[in-house]
Amino acid sequence: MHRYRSHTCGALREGDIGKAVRLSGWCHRIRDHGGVLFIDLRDHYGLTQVVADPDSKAFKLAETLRAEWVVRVDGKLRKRPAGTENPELPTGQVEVYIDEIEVLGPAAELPMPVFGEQEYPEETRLKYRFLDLRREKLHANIMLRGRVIDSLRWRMKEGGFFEFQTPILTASSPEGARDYLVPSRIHPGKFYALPQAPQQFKQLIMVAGFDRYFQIAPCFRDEDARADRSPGEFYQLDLEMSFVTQQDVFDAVEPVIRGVFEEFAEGKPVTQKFPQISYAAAIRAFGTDKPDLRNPLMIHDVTNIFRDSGFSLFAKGIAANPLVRVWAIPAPGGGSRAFCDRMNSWAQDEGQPGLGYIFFSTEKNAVVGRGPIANNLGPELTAQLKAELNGRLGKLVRVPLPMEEQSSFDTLLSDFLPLEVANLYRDLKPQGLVDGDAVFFVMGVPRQTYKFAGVARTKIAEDLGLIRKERFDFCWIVNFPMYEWNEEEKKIDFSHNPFSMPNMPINAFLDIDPTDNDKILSVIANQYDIVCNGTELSSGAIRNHRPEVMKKAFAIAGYPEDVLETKFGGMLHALSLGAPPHGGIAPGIDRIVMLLAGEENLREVVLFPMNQRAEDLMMGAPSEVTAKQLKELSIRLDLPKKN
RNA sequence: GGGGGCGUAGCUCAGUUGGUUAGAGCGCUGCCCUGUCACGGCAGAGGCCGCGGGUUCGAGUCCCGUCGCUCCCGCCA
Repeated sequence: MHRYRSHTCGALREGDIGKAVRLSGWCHRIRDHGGVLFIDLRDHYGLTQVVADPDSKAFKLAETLRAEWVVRVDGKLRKRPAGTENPELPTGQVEVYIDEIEVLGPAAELPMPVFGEQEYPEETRLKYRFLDLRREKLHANIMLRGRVIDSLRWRMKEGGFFEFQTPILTASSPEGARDYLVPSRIHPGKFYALPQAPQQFKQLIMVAGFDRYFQIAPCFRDEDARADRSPGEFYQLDLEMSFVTQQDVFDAVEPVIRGVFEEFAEGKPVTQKFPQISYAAAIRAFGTDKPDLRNPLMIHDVTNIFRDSGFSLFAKGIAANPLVRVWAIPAPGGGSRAFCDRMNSWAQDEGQPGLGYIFFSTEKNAVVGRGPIANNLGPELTAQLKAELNGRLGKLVRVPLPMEEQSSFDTLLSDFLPLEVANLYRDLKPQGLVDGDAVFFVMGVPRQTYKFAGVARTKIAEDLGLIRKERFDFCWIVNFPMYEWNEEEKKIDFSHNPFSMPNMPINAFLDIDPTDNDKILSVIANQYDIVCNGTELSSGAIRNHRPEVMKKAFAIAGYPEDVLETKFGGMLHALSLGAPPHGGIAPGIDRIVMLLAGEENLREVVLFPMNQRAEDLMMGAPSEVTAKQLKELSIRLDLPKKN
């Protein structure tokens, strides 16, 4: 018989009854009845009940076992007595009658028990991560992660992609997040950087003619954490393709993402064809560029109703500034004073002056608006508002003007919300707003107020239970602006990725007057995101593969050519020696697993995560190093003074 | 860098308008218990109430500071 086990703790069934078996595992739960003692023995594969009574020569030793001790148990498998089977365990029909026990690994008192669902402080969980990982949910999450990555790999290979490795020690890049730096011993005073993403490498792989690249790529960024953003390091399904348009990238990636979600979604519906929503339309209809399409509410522009109306707060605001808009968020089922007041005080907690509302009730067989705004607006305009909202439900949402002072944004007016998305609200309220419904208002310059409108849309839908849970709703966000106005520094910045190709003829882009901010801010980039349930899953672009376009793009953002040469010289050189048009995307693996596992926090799907301050409490990283190590690196510390 | 929330037993938490000896459940220790599977019963140990200062006759409770954790903003091409 094997030194440690003949079976795993998840293997034994009724067909094995009568066998002499040997199991090894952790004492998950011990129930000592004095005369009979049960141990749930646990390993990676499952739980098996082992039992001893005073007739067993191992009984005395069994009574001394404690939770999480690792033991080997020999015994005979028998059927449980009638009525004592446990239908919740796959092994619940049988039990091992113990002949012999060997303690393989005793355990001291535990800082946190493995058994049970109780919550523990992050600090304890991270410090004793190996204990936390024994627990069922986290253990399952990590296994899910492995299966998701396997699935992504074979799907990519099926799609003709080949997996490459790129360097971990590379050069610091000037744009983007802060780099993690690694000092060079051989070159005193110089540093490597850990890659924020293998961006340049994957482009160089395309220039090298490999055509289709992918990698489960570690990425390192020295930025502060969020619940959905790991500190320090995270993984992307990084991919790149040559000779492709944006649509080709979509056609390659969408089946992979849809496929992996369908495989692991446990029956929850997954969007079959990801709708493509323009950045501008998303901002206008949802108040965010990562809309949760499970939320059927849409924001409607009702500025015309309030212009010169009796509700002077809005009327004056509109008159004072032509950029001011009134955005309406319908709230089906929110038509009570209690709910409206609660939303209003929520808005004040968010730092807003408040959240105006009208709620509807039936009076003499007619649905009428109530509340201070309705009173000031008067019955006719209130009725018109209601009719417009109802009437619009079936219409396409017309576009937003994300930066309305830029008149050139009129060029975006050709953007509309896809019909299947625009219909979400109509499907929810085919009859429009009725008794018991409400509508909320956000007034202001959209550039400043759209985020709050988006948060309010989410809050209203959540509180009214309108979010359709238990599904994965995807969309593409397309047509991102290439540049944005940096109000603090009064300059033009890249709004996303400096490596994106502007979505216009090359010569037209090269001819742009670098002082023509209107024109510059209207440039659309060949850039796109995948959004699922309100989470940005990935970002990608058709790359800028022409050096002259790259130089122009950086010049517009205020980078002189010599800076470009220093920082991206290798890249520019490569692009000037025969570069194919190419593009790609990089879905975030941690976030994919987080969504599939139904978790709210990335730490629940990462084996050994760092805490929010980018510390590994188990390994003690980061740590001080010896004077000798520093001297070898020609580094002298100049620490900030405390107090 | 900024803001909110939380710091009471190993863990999860309660602790009233400031008022005697700070409680419960889980866990731990001991005893009892022959069919449990969140086993049950009895007993016990375990507290710088995060830390420092202040107000007060009296502070877990109020005030100030500080540290830690957490969530958010900034940041994340």
